[in-house]
Amino acid sequence: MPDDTAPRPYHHGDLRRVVIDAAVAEVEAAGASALSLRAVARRAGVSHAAPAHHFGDKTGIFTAIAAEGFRMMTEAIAPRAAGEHGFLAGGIAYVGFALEHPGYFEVMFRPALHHLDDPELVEAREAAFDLLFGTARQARDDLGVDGDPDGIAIAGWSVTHGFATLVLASSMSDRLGPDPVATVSRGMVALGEITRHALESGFTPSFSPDA
Amino acid sequence: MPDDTAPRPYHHGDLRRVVIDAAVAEVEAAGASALSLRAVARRAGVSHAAPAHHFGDKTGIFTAIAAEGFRMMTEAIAPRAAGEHGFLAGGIAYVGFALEHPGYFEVMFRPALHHLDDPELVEAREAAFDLLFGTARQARDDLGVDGDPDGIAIAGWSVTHGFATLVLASSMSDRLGPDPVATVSRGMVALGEITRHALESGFTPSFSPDA
DNA sequence: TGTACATCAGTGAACGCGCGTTCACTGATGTAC
DNA sequence: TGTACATCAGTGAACGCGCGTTCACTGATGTAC
Repeated sequence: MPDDTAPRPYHHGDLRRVVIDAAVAEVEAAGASALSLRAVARRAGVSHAAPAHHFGDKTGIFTAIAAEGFRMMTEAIAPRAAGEHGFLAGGIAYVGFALEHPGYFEVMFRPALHHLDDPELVEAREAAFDLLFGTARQARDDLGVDGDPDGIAIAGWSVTHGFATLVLASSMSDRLGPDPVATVSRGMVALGEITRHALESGFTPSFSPDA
Repeated sequence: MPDDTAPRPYHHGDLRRVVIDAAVAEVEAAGASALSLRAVARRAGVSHAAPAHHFGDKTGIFTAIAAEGFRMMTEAIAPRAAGEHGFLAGGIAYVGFALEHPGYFEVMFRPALHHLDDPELVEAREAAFDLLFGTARQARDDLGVDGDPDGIAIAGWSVTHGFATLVLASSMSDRLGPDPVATVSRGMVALGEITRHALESGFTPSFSPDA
């Protein structure tokens, strides 16, 4: 047990950490848009003005969470993306991160909440994106598969992001079998064949039906 | 021009329609969680108590929006999903609907905002899901492709939902080429091959690295 | 080692604001006769 | 067709509440000498 009996010092010493943790917990409990600085302060056990004092404003807290989230995600994915079937393994790790850290995940992908020019956030985001696009290129080169590597990256990102988002929104909870990751992986193979067949038959993918 | 000069009747006559439209516009402007009944009333040009009077509470409005959204989406997708390459065409129509109606789309996939047992919503949701899973089964049968049709449906749903979500969050705006739908479609083919190769090499898709 | 002082992280009382909800009301509509 | 009345959709004033922000403050820390 930590030293609860020690008198709390006037200077917190770790306010930043405690506020971020409390904010992430609040986001997981009530969603990012419902976050109030006072609720964060209450959960963190500090005065209601402390979070804004330290981070400037709510956007500052979200920006710090997003930057930390992108760093955490890159760290979680990188070792698995380096292995033999790195693109697939990395994609699964992406879903795993999202399900383990839904609060970070939600904040990371709502840029309306961020200071977009924050250098820490920009750097963390770009490192994550470089990992994604680099791994896609690697996978394409390893297999000698045809196609724009960015298209592969975006398709892979879309499927993992969509799956994680839908699971977190419990939108597909009653349709998931006992081993969803394996089921979706096999579904991806079939989906690739269905798409290939359509493209080879002359189907033109487009939003307007007549194109 | 509509008859702005006509005296507004005490009984609105179309309050439901006007409140839903205003609420969707508010969601598109500020996000679902930031929605206030007073802002909706202001935009709709009715008294601030009218929305709650008609719909019971905020959840009632979101539930009505979600039900209407699922009906609209099914109507938009069904005719295109019935054609020859229906699963792919339906997926593209799904993305098109999301980008055209971001307010409906956001509300539809946040079940925390809904009255989950609302019969209209349940029916509209299930009709949309039946269309998705039915079209996936059809595509599999047409092509004689292997695999659990539900896995194909979930993979297809994930990729379209993820793509739409990421585009709406402008997370991939600087990575999209001139024809993103075609690029992603070709990426899907390559992604299927990459996944097939991994599975055939004995790679086991799983969250835990050692499994 | 000891004293004085500047700095600044964090506090807490006070503020004005927009919110959801309540409730007595208004007045249009529809039905009974 | 005309009158009386019940219904109920929508109004608007009033309420209490939690919010973000401000601001004078407290007191721990670090540096100068």
